[in-house]
Amino acid sequence: MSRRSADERREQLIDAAIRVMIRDGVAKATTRAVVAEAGLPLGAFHYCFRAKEQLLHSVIERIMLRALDAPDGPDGPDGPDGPVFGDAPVGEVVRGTLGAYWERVRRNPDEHLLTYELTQYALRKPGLADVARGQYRHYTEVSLRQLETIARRSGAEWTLPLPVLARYGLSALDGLTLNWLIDRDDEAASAALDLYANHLVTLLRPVTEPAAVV
Amino acid sequence: MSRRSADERREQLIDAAIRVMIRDGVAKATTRAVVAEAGLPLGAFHYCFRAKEQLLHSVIERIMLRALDAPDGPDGPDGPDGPVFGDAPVGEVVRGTLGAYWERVRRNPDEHLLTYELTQYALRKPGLADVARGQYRHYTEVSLRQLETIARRSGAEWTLPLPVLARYGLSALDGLTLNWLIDRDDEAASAALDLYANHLVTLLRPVTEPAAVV
DNA sequence: GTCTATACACGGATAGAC
DNA sequence: GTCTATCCGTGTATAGAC
Repeated sequence: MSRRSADERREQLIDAAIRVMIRDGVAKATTRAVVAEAGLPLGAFHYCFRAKEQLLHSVIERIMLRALDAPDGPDGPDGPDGPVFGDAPVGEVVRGTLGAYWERVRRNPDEHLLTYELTQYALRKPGLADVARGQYRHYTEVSLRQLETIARRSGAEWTLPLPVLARYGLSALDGLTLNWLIDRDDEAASAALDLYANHLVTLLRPVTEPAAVV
Repeated sequence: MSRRSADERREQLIDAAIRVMIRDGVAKATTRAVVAEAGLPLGAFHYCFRAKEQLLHSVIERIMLRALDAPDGPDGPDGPDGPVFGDAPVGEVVRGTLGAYWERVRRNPDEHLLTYELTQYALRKPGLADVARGQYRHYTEVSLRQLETIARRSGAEWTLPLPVLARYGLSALDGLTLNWLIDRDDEAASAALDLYANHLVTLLRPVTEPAAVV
């Protein structure tokens, strides 16, 4: 337990920090609490990270990557043939995508709550404010890709500029998520999510192929 | 500066706490920082509040009342005659209402940021979690009243159950606000807000009066 | 009733022992 | 290189002086 250390330890501490933060909140994630969770001595902290702020930076990056790992399709991979173009019902595709997101939220509420906490923590620390901005730029990007995928799978196209739709969609889901994290009202959340899904369907137009291969 | 005290001091401390929180964030609003801001001795704190948690409780209540004070109409009162029924253009009414909200956000970004911070702070403290829930129940209520007002002023009615629309609307604005607070991108926010406004217009149907008074 | 002085616990960071 | 012991600052709460 001696040689294999420098970067290994860092990972260990980041994971421990995330566990503590999910369990007790960002405020409770002190250096002492983190090293205790990792089963390391307090001293280990300061030759892995210059300061606590650096740990937070790493934690935020890690959380962002996790969001990326998440399946970006409706119900997982759709087979070796890839997505079916054209004849998947539009409503199904939209609802499937949103449903998959929502399922992740419902299964890991604390992790999502942590995301919001981290964003605000970052906004308050001058050195980390840019990280928060980068976080949301990234999420907007992911949102945009999701919308592209929806269009592709349903054989349709968006009738609005994608960047606008991506920001709106991110915000809508963000708001719905936050609201649910607070009151945990499944029915209300579900109804509101459906409302959003129906709105999205409204904004899709079947792609008019000049001529089918007849 | 001696006699007039008990409740008076409390108000003084709550105001000071809010100022500190807006300026430096909730985490920096320590008992010492708050009494310093209020120009009071440290001892003053603990015979006004049993503990810091009580102060936070009061602060949250105060902030909620402020939100209530805000004008709930598009451009202030619309005269002694009250709202005009029927012939106000629907799009105008919707955009006016949303625009008024957005103007408040743009003018007091820090105050709105504080709202989110307080919610999360409350969610983490067992004794305050219910307060956070009450906060959102209240905001949902306000959202619902706004929607009613929009319908009334534009002489139309909503084609969806109001509670669902109220939750969705609250979440959408919440998300858009949070996103803007992070990146301060006015153009992107404005475009996304318009998207939401157009969606709302879609959900309004002119009220079919059996017969006009001809 | 109002405020001062202080006790106590905790968090971040470092100097130096092994 | 790894960890222990400790310093200093800060936050909460209280005992008791005015």
